[in-house]
Amino acid sequence: MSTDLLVAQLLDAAPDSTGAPIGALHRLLDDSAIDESDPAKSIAEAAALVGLSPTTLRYYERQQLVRPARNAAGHREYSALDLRRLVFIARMRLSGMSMQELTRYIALVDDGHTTQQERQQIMSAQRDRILHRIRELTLALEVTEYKIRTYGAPE
Amino acid sequence: MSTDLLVAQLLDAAPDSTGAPIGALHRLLDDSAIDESDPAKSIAEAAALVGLSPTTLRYYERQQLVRPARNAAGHREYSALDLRRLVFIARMRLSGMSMQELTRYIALVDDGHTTQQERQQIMSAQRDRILHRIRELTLALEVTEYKIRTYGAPE
DNA sequence: CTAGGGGTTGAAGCGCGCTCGAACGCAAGT
DNA sequence: ACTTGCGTTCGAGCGCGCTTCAACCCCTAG
Repeated sequence: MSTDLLVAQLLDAAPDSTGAPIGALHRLLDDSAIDESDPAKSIAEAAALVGLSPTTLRYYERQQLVRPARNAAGHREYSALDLRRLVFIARMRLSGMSMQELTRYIALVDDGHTTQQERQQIMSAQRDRILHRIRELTLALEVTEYKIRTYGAPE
Repeated sequence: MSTDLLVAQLLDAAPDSTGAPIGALHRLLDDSAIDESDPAKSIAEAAALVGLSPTTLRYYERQQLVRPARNAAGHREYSALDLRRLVFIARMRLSGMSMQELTRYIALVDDGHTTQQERQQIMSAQRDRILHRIRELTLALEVTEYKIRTYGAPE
């Protein structure tokens, strides 16, 4: 599996400083890499773009996360909108949001205007989880670097 | 599951600034919470101390991560050394190290002195993974906060 | 006309990291 | 004597997030 691709793209583009302006990041994938006027993409193309496998994209569709149109042959056609959503999904998965919560969120989005409050709650909870996770990792990082420094120390 | 306990302890004790001196942290769990002269702990006590379930501790033993002694009744007795190792294991798991890699590492530790080089490599790889993961999360955090800010925006 | 390379489906399988269930042992309290 | 509570073992089961399989379809190029 490699959601790695997507992140690689993002990380490469990011000016690497932690508190960098983020507007550019949004442009990067939401607006520039995905051109609204592009013809719809095949599942293989879409998968490559977001760094997932075609199989995973089909799986996400079964889970109701995306609903690409079909062409005459019954093949999926991912519109710019679909792709945008896929990018979002990939990011959220990557940040540790569960499929369950993500499907809930997407269902709310599809449900429309009256659901903003719950959506915002979901995202706030997600932000808190990310922050918590970052703190965990920062701590673990220190332990790991300590081990590296003390090299042959027991344990 | 709650490895949470352990981390909660650590996070509570940490002066919360990201680049804080870490020596204190080591003291906290490696030296103060685990007193060398304490009598050995039961599995329930040990589990509570590191924030894992007794079941998980048995599982870790099956995986050769720890080998507590047994008392006359065949019950496990976790020594200060065992507990120290459990704390380390919990931290490494929490930081995303796989069981496979962790068992490998522990096997090397148990093997002794001639394995320092590989151990150090494992830890370096782990450090890199943590750094990568933190960058991923930082990015996802920005996206999430963007969503929260723009609130009712689609997707 | 046929071979190849894309696509489709539904159902089953998998790897990870636990977690649970069943059957049992031991020691203390009432 | 017996219940309670903590421990033991082995093996099976589970939830998550994909991934694989088998059978089939469609289009194009040679």
